[in-house]
Amino acid sequence: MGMQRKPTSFDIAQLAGVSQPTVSRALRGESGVNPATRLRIESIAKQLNYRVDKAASNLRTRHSQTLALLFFEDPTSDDSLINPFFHSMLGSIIRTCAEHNHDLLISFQQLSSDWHTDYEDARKADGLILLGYGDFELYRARLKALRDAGTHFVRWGSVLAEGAGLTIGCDNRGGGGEATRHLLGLGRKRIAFLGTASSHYPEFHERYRGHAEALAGAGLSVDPALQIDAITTEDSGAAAAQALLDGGAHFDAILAASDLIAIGAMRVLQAAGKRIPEDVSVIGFDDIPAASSASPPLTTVMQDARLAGRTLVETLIGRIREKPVGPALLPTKLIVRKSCGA
Amino acid sequence: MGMQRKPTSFDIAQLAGVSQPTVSRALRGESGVNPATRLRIESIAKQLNYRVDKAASNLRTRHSQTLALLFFEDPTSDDSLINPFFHSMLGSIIRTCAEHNHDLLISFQQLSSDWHTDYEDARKADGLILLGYGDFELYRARLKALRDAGTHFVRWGSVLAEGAGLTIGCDNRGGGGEATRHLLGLGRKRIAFLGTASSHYPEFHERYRGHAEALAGAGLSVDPALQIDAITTEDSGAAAAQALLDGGAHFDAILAASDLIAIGAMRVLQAAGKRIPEDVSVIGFDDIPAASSASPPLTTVMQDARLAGRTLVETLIGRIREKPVGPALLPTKLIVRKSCGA
DNA sequence: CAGCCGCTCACATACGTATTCAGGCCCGTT
DNA sequence: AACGGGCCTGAATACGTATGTGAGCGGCTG
Repeated sequence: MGMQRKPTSFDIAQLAGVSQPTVSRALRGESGVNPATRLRIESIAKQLNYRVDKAASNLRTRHSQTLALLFFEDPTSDDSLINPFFHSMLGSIIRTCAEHNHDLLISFQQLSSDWHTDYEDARKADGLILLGYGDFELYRARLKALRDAGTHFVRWGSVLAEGAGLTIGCDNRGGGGEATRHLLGLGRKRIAFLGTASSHYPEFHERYRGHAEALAGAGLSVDPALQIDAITTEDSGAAAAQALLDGGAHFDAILAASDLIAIGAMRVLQAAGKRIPEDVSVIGFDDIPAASSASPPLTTVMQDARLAGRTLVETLIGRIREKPVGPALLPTKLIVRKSCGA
Repeated sequence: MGMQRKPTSFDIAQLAGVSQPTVSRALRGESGVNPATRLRIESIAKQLNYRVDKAASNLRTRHSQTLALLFFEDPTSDDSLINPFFHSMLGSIIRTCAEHNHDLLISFQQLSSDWHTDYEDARKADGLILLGYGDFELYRARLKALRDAGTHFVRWGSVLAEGAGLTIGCDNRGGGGEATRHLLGLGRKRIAFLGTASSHYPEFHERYRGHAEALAGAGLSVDPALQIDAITTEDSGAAAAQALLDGGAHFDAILAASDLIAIGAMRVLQAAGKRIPEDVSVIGFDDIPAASSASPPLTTVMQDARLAGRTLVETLIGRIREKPVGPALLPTKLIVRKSCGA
């Protein structure tokens, strides 16, 4: 009744009247096994509910068929919160891993030293998926360490100056530009940008660049009073909008560097009596689920989370298998909703 | 340089002038190792950036210091969406695992046969955390299989009739009752319940029970016309609200079995010209992030996601270590916001 | 001085699989 | 009939760690 030893390939072998290596070969689908033998082995294995021992298999083959997903969270957020966009990617990452018969380990990056190298050094995973940045300088140092160690990894984000690692990201610059051109097309001329333009937040920086270039393309330039720092939280977006109002500069549109920022900003603007979109058009970035149910529903630059997750996983697996894979710049798409009427 | 063989405990041993077992004992902190020797070994290990090979260690010790998180998603949702409440738990689960030096594997339940037993049978994980139900009959069958196999697992949800497994859940019945009593206290008498009352959705069933009991406690009874089925999606909530309106029954309050249902319902009600909370008071369940930023902000029965995640993990680890652990019923808390004014 | 004990350590081994190598069989060819 | 070549299988071994067992050594007791 149950609690006995788990069956091993030796047990199967004995019952099938063959040797252990034959069992291994048969169950792994290797060619060169007599079909009748294979059938017999498979049948017995199924009957005993046999599973290959992953630990033994990993030890022997020297790889684990496992990927590790590492979140680098902003250290200021003591919370368990993860960027909602990452949430959307997560499902896709999990599914794609399953499709490719890989397991997925998941973890936050700990503050502790060099823990990030553990996964591959300890042979827990064959490769790493890096999401987020956390502290930017630390992040870059860790990237360098990973490269030096020859670890396989992919990262979600913008290509960094030093070109470190296999980068998958969406076309932040293009998306920012498209959003701003859309606002210009609606006749808006005083467009505020809510989100850090610093290169320490590479995606935001790229979005800002696209924004600025679009303005320039229309013969306009960025008014420094209309660029307010914010990070990806609602509260930060609210604070930025408040600062914008307090600053007293005139504005008729907002491009937020993320949906959360936009949602926080809309709340403050509405509380201050601004009508959206009549007085202020608002566009966000990401297209998280909350965007479509905001009031008014938020126009936003969509990143295809499903494609993103799939691309990350498949690129990493390709990399592990030494196939020729490269970075990818995924397209964005402007989703027009009511927050940005004429 | 990098690409050479990873150091093993033998390498450390040779450099330290001791045997491999001594290295193993020293690094594992076992007593009975000369302090000087231990220090020497630790220093060399650090210098070589040595990590214990997890595969070998797992094979030898017969456990993996790894937990597996299995989502049973509603099979009808082809999407990568996960219940937002689970998202909130996820962070807490990850952190708690890390605190206890455990890794976390994560997966959706595949449709394929008995894949759920793989994790322990294949010795990938020492225990399982089960979230969600998917198809209820299938779920119960799998629970039974896990029990029969002697697998260690905990589940999030309501205690099932057959008492299968170590269950961690919140006090759904109490929470449902508190919400309804709050509405009654506001003078509402025609309270609709949006959410399946079927026992195939155990949490919803419990919430409904609490609701019905509270009504009974006030001398009222449930009007069947005011109970509309819905599952945890905004669209389903919207459809339920529409059905309620179409049904023509009078109602002055809604208790939704989840926040997503409530948010979807509010959208439809407002579109139909109902004022919230003046015409209809609305209460949700869960307190997902979107609840506080809904318009109007949603009154809801909070489940403490952080505590939930922590309790799941710690109970499971206790179980694995054969410590005396039991099921837990976590408290809920009514969070009053504007959707439920006087 | 014999005997004993506690402290450190080395030797040997097991965990369950995947893979290399070699051998046996059967068939067809010359 | 001898030989070569496929096809299938078994014997042996390595992966890197953790642990049971026993040995050497010094100090202490009687």
